[in-house]
Amino acid sequence: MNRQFEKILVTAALPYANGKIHLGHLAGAYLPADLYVRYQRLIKRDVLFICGSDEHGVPITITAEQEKTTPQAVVDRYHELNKKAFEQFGMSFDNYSRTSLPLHHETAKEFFLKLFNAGILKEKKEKQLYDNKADMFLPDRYVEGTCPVCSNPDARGDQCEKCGTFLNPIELKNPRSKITGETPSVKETTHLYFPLGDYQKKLEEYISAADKRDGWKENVLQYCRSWFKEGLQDRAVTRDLQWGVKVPLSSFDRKVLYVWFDAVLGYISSTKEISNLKKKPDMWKEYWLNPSTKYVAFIGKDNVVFHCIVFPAMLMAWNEQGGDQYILPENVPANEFLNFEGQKFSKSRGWGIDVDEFLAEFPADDLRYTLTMNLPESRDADFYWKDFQARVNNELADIFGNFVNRTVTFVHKNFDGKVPEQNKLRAEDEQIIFLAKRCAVNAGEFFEKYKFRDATLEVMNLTRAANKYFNDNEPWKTIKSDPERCSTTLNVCLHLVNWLAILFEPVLPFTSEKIWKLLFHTNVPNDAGWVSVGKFLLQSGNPINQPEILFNKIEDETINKFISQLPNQQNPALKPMTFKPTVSIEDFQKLDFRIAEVLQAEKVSKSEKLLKLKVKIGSDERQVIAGIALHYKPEDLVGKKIVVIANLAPAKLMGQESRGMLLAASDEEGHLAVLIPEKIVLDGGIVK
RNA sequence: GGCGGAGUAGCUCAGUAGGUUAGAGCAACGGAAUCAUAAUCCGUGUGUCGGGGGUUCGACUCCCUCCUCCGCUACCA
Repeated sequence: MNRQFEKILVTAALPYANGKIHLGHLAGAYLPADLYVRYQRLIKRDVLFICGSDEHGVPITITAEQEKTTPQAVVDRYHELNKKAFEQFGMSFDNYSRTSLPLHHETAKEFFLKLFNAGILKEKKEKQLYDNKADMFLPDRYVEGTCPVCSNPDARGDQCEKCGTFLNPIELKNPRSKITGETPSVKETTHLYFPLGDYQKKLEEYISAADKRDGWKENVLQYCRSWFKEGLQDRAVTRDLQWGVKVPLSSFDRKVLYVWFDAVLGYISSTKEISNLKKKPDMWKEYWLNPSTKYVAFIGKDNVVFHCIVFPAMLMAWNEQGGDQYILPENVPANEFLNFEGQKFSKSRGWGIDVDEFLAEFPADDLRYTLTMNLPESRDADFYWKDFQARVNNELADIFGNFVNRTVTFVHKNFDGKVPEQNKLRAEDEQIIFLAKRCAVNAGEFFEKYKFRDATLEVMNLTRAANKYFNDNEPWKTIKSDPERCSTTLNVCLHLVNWLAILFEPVLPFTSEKIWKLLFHTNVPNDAGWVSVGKFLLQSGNPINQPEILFNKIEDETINKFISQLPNQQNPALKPMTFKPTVSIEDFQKLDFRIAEVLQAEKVSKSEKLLKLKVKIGSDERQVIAGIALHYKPEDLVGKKIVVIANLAPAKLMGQESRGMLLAASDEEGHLAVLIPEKIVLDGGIVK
């Protein structure tokens, strides 16, 4: 069933260097990966933990343009910020690389060339519109023009909304770029495609076999099934862009590898980098090319298709050519998403909190524990400030912190700060020792199965049992009545502290170190390892340090401050405003805005958002389709005076003709407010 | 509208080869203790397992249907 692997290779999704990481990222991929790796190190497995920044792709170039800087400057900034945030959070990567390094470019090119030379990649020629001013090929939706079928002047590049015809952007008459407004020219471009469909059967077999061996998560299998059900399609490997890994073919200059292709290879180049840094240039092969290495890829659910389907298919394609044989992920334990106070993290709405901001206020272990106990392992979960406070105060501080504190304080008050003698063990002593050993076994099994919440709960329950042991043995009484017994009790308690430091190390590495220093005057808990749980490592008579408070409680005031800072109507999140390109007054005057009275309104059948309105504009009556059904009931609008664009080209929506468009304001969350004149005006009136 | 996911205790969540009285943590209530960051430990749940129907000796678990929520998508303001 569970093969015995010599080595373990762990990767965590490469964060995109176009923004800061937030708590959702941690809960989705990074924390679980770190927990797994730290546990594996404690049981002395040979494990290598790889990550790095994903630094290519269009969004980064757009950020660079907006900030009037270069893509390199953008990725430099976020690479450093995220690397630092990860360190502060206690991520124990063996290497944190970046895909803009030459080493990565070489690796990606090598991979690409192998597939290309083997004839795996399919070449497809296509004509695309090219924006000379922006110096780029335009994606379908970035083009507008006149529909060749119905002459609608505002047809989109992919489809005319008036007549419903599916279009190729080059068929448009009078096309214009949505980016610069310029008239694009037609250029032929050639792209290479990876034939994912050819690998579908092998991929299904691979996933099914790996699932049988290592037990894949149900949600991950679900995502894969739905992809297989739809059938895998060819996927473009190349792209017309400047920023990225240049395609190493003379006929493909000015093109780069599509970011999905190069990003996953970043794991390999990051491993190569650490090999070079360690002066063991072939070390990476002991992991990637070694069939007795277990490869586990930690990701968030948005990445399932890349790690369960695309990346394995790429590796299969490589392996088919003979030579070096790469291993495939043995498991891809993707988590669902962590929401924040009941809503999705959203940068644009200012909803959520970034890791660096959080850690400026609270210790990393507080956050690690709270997130671990609330990981979205099988479905979306939520981060609540109140829950965070409760977990830190009631569990970390009261149960764990207090146990350490009461034990160490007692030893200092009654045993001169030296490890008390262990005398004859009684049944109750053996019992708690047994519980500790069993806890190590149970928690260990949970770690192996990627069930980190259960593993940590197990350890917290042992901590409860430790408190009970202290209570039941009443050392504050036996110190007078039976000092020998008291000595044994405290000896056991100190060892419990020691074992808890080991058991909690994956979750609370910083605290674990503090405890180790307290007991042994060094700070390397890993040396003892998981097997030391249940063993008596403390020498009687050895001095221990004075206790320090391990977990400070979080006051209501502190938490309320953060809660009140959440964006809302009174407290909107400000983000830099960006506007569309300037237009002339003549352009504006082409638009004919009019006051209209709503005579009738009804829902468009089979549509969620559309309302069919009959409106009166002076002597004119017409039908207008408006996408406001989620926010207005038909009866709310009847009789209201609204603003419409009267000379907009007619369009057909869900089979209904719409002549004109009503004006409504919307906010970031998509709430709509129909514009209504502030004073009574006659319908037909001009709006300017 | 289409596809997918979810709906279990006041809160956050576990719970699939269908099987004994449906679980954990927190909160709440009662009690014990006083070494400790007033911290600890023990005890306490009449939960329509979203509603309804079906299969079965037996359904939280399988099938059908309906309701609600979330995501993607379509329609787009």
